[in-house]
Amino acid sequence: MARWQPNASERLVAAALELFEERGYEHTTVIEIAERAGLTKSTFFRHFPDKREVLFGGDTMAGLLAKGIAAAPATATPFEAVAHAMDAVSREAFTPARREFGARRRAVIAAHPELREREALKGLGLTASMTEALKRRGVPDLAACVAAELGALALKIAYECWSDTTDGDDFGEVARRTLGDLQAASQTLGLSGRSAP
Amino acid sequence: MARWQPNASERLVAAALELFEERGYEHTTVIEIAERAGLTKSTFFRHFPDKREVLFGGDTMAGLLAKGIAAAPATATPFEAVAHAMDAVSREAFTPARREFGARRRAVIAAHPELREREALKGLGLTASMTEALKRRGVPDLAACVAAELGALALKIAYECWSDTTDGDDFGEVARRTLGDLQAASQTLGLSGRSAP
DNA sequence: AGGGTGATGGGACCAAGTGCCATCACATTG
DNA sequence: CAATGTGATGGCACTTGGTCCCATCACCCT
Repeated sequence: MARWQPNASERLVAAALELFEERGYEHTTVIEIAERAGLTKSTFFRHFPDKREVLFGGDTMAGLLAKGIAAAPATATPFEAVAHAMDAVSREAFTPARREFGARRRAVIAAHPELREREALKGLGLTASMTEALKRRGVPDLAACVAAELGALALKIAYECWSDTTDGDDFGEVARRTLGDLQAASQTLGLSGRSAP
Repeated sequence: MARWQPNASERLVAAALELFEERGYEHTTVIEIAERAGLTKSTFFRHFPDKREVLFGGDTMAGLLAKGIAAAPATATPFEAVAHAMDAVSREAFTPARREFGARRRAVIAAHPELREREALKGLGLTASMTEALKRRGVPDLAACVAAELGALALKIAYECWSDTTDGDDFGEVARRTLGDLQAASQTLGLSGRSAP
């Protein structure tokens, strides 16, 4: 037994998600979240820097992606390195247990501009992290940018697909497939030529 | 002559930019911004929905991009349509007069997470707007996503290049060139093959 | 001259976020 | 067993962003 009720952070996340679903993000007070978790406002801000962050806690994604890219075989192309990172992230962060939570979280975020704003910032962080990791592999700057951008897009799309069902492929498979589809799509947008003769 | 001092919005923007440069974003109060512009807090929030938005006023970009894409020749590929939108936006929004302002604005935004967050959200808006416009041209969903994403990336990079010098190419040229470079880069990241034999 | 209109000023008010100090539960040490 | 230390929590005061409502002012129109 711990000193107080254990898992304060997780209780706060759960309380916040429930209240956001019930009353909406902007009609929910930090004090209300804390009270539902059996805590106080002070404690809330000791666990999260601000109200939005309660839904963006696990900030390990960027690091996992970077490590995954760094750990890819030296012979891997940029896209293959990104795909390698997807697998890493899938094993550590997108466990099957978080699937339903992901769907609820996503719905709440989509409904509130303030939360979408935070999500956008997190997306930039992921992109930057992947870009740096690719550059460290010797990938030229612009190529690293593009690969990271498409990797982040694949993550986003795959997250939607994955969290929308309770069964089916695990996250890694969905993400790899999505990345492949994006790669294929990017071949069809020719700048100077037409798509068909 | 107007009733009161004219150009209230612009005065607020100028005051805010100056104060953010002098004291930093978080050490500047909305009241201070308003006072420097010869106005009050009430009036500030009548012109801008929140403190961040004072640096993101001209919200015409998304519309201009969408119109530019819609106006591209029917035979244009997705990338060409995006390039067409760059030109439109260049003529209407990125006038030479705003070049120095752009550099100062960019420096302030880069220095403060809260502002970068807002910028990230604006970026999502641009991407979404371009994606929709491309879909309306009949471009398949995924292809539209990728083209819009790379278009937004090109805009971002081009904005940095363009605002970093007081002379040189106008925005449209920089953006088109950047888009071409990204297109070329995207061909070098092969998913299944290697870059060289 | 008198009323309409739109932008502004001012103040009350709520919630987010910060800082400081007291408190409590448990562990450690003598 | 008693004293002390430590880390998580509670509570309170305070600043600031942001909202609301109403009074006021400058100008236009009739």
